[in-house]
Amino acid sequence: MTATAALQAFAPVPMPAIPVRDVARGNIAKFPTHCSSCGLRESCLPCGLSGQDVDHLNELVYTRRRLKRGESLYRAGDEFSSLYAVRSGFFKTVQTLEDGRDQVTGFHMAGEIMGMDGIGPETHICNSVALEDSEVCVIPYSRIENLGRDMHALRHQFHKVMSREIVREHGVMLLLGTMRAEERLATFLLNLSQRFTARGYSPSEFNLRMTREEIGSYLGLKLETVSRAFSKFQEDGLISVQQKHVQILDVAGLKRCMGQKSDEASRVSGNGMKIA
Amino acid sequence: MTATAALQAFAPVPMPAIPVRDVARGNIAKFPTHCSSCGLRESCLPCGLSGQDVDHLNELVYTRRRLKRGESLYRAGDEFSSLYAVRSGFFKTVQTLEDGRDQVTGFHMAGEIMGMDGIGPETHICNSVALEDSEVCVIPYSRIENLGRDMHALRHQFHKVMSREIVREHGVMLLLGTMRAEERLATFLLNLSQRFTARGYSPSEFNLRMTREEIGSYLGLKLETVSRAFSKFQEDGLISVQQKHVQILDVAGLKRCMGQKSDEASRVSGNGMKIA
DNA sequence: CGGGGATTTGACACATATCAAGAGCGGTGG
DNA sequence: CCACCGCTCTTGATATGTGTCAAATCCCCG
Repeated sequence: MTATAALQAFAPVPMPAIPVRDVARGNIAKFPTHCSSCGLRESCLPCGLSGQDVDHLNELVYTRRRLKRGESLYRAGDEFSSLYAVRSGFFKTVQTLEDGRDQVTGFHMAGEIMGMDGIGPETHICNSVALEDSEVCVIPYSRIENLGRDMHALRHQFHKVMSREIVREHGVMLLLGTMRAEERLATFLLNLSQRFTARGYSPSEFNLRMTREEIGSYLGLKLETVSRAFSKFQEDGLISVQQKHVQILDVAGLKRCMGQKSDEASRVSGNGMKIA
Repeated sequence: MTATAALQAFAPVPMPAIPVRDVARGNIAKFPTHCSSCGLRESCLPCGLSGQDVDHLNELVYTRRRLKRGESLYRAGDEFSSLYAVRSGFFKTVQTLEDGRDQVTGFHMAGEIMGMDGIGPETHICNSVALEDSEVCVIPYSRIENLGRDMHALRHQFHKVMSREIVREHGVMLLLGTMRAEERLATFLLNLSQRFTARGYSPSEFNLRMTREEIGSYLGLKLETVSRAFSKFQEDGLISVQQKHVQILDVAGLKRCMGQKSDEASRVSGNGMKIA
């Protein structure tokens, strides 16, 4: 922790105004909006917070911000001041290596929180880009810190959200470290399906918001490999895919794809059980 | 959040006794120990906390626990109750896939915090294993929650620690997703070197606590590939390696290894700059 | 209707996995 | 003290999955 940061830690922290950057970028919602009346309350940061905290909750989110497709919510190097909850739309976060190589570290949809990687470094370390026209709730980090003092539940909930992000990344590490191309894509599709389901969309039919290249970047594969895997799944009757439109035809088949090495793929018995 | 969890979140949380599990496993230090007098204070969770918080700090860690080499600190599925700070020794955390494949998700040395992945799921999701005789400070999570209410600085510091874990994992994702074998090993060695340095050990000479297989698991490589990369580095005069003993001879050379594709490796100019 | 990015598909290259054998090292017990 | 055993590590030969390069097609969007 830097000396400055240590000072900040003990200074009284006033409720912040809207961060200058956000105002400068325009697109601030005209009317402040509140968690308490938000349809995503149960799947977002305030998840699980009870009625008695509702009034406080409304202090959490001060503004929303709209982004057009392709626009950056924040960039690596930007000063960290707020977290962002996706209200609508779809984002990717991209981390860049000094030599120019980069990788998509996550895709984020409604109710998910972005920007937590900035708390430690006090600077955003990745870029967040809207993959379609989107809207986010701006949650000034100092609000979380302040409200967290009195709201045990919010404090705990916030810890959980960060912890889940760590767990998610463990899963990605496993995927990148141990899975083959088709397994990775199957895992990815099933994960998307599950997240869409949780938001009330169809579990079996959806439009991808990202390109093959972005999928590949996330999965540690080249776009051609992703494309081939899609084709293979279609040949095998597991999915139907046309450009960005995906329909999952055989969930069990996809699950079977996960967790098997290539030479096992052909030896799967008819009842769908893996051969031990 | 489950209903139970929501209840817990609002229930008054008493200062917990020593977790039953830790007592049952024995090896609880006889005398409670305190952060305020700990040599690792500046590199551990309390980093940056000032004098006025010292008294409170001492409530943070209740016990220590000793582990022999090979012993598990916690296992996937164990109920989550505490975080652990490495006081001495060396740990690996391993995550396992349903089909039996597993991966080392991290190596942890003095001052580093383990177990944060358990907060969200309320269950540990990976195994933590001592790679040498080690000692950890047991930090009951409820203490952090309680002390965090009054100690703004601790709350913030804890967020930072979690955030840094997220950032670390982003780095691993990049490594796994975009780097070639030798780059991965170079990155790994330089990272180790840096962490040893920060703890007052030699930056250029150290003993690996883990096997080639464990390194490979962490880096998404097979042990043979790790071994070959070690040999290659030695041939090139970048390191000297004998079994677990490693000496870094050419830091710049290792850094040059990172961030280049194989066909670039031979085209590196004499002054060590990469060819654009 | 045109243009440019996205996607698909093929042929081939190459990095790493796999399989295999042997050497080195450390601990144990006679 | 030495011999043995098991585990780790190294090294070689070969297999294979994915990357690379290239070309054609598709499709969205202006």
